[in-house]
Amino acid sequence: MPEGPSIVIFKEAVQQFKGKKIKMACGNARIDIGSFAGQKIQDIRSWGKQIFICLENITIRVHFLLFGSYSINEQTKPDKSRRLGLVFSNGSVYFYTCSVSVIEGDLDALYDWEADVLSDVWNAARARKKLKSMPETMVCDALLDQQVFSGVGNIIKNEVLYRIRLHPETMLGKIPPRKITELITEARNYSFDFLKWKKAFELKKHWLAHTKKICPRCNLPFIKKHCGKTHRRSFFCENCQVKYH
DNA sequence: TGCCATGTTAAACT
DNA sequence: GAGTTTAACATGGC
Repeated sequence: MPEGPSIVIFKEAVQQFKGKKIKMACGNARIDIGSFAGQKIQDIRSWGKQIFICLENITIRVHFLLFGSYSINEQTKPDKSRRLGLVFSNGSVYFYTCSVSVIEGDLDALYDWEADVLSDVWNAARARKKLKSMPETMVCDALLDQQVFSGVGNIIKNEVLYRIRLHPETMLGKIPPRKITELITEARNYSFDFLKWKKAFELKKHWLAHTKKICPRCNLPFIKKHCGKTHRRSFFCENCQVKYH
């Protein structure tokens, strides 16, 4: 569940608790859960792949990593993987196998909200500037850079590169400006498509490259390779996806 | 059964 | 110290 759009779906699902008081808090996350009960939820926000539950004085940050999951308004069994549970008068939310931490201070000062590809304040020009400053970075690594494209994960990476016909191992500095524009545009566009399809439970159906063996455009086999410094799986077509030199 | 993955951090290296 | 590699975390699908 961990890419940005999945977090947006979660955020929307828990807005019902905004303004509500925490009746009971539990879990085995190594934070001071004891102080949560009685506090009112000020806001619930997301930035990329993480969710923020803003209390009166501190903010709880949850990152689902690779295996995290949650349940909303469901009975849950006692569970070693239960990191945090918050119970309200109108329901509950439980977080499993995820990273939970407490943040003090102003969230706006800590994160570049304009870097979130799914945010209303997404700033394409700013992303372009960041990309320009890292010409020696492969585009497959750049897409996964949360400081540039917060919320983009490996699926979105592969699908965006396939859509714009760009080879994952292309160095940013070698990519023509128009192609950079496409890259930035599609990183956001595909994220919204991902969101739409995920909500309809039909995300996988729309994958053109990720985990695929044959290129739907030319029917040649995809290359599967762990690319770049991030060593994440890339699925690409050497025939259709250009590597600029 | 064993391997692998929509992710990140920190320790251990060179 | 910088940059890179490896380990750790821990669940579920194939």
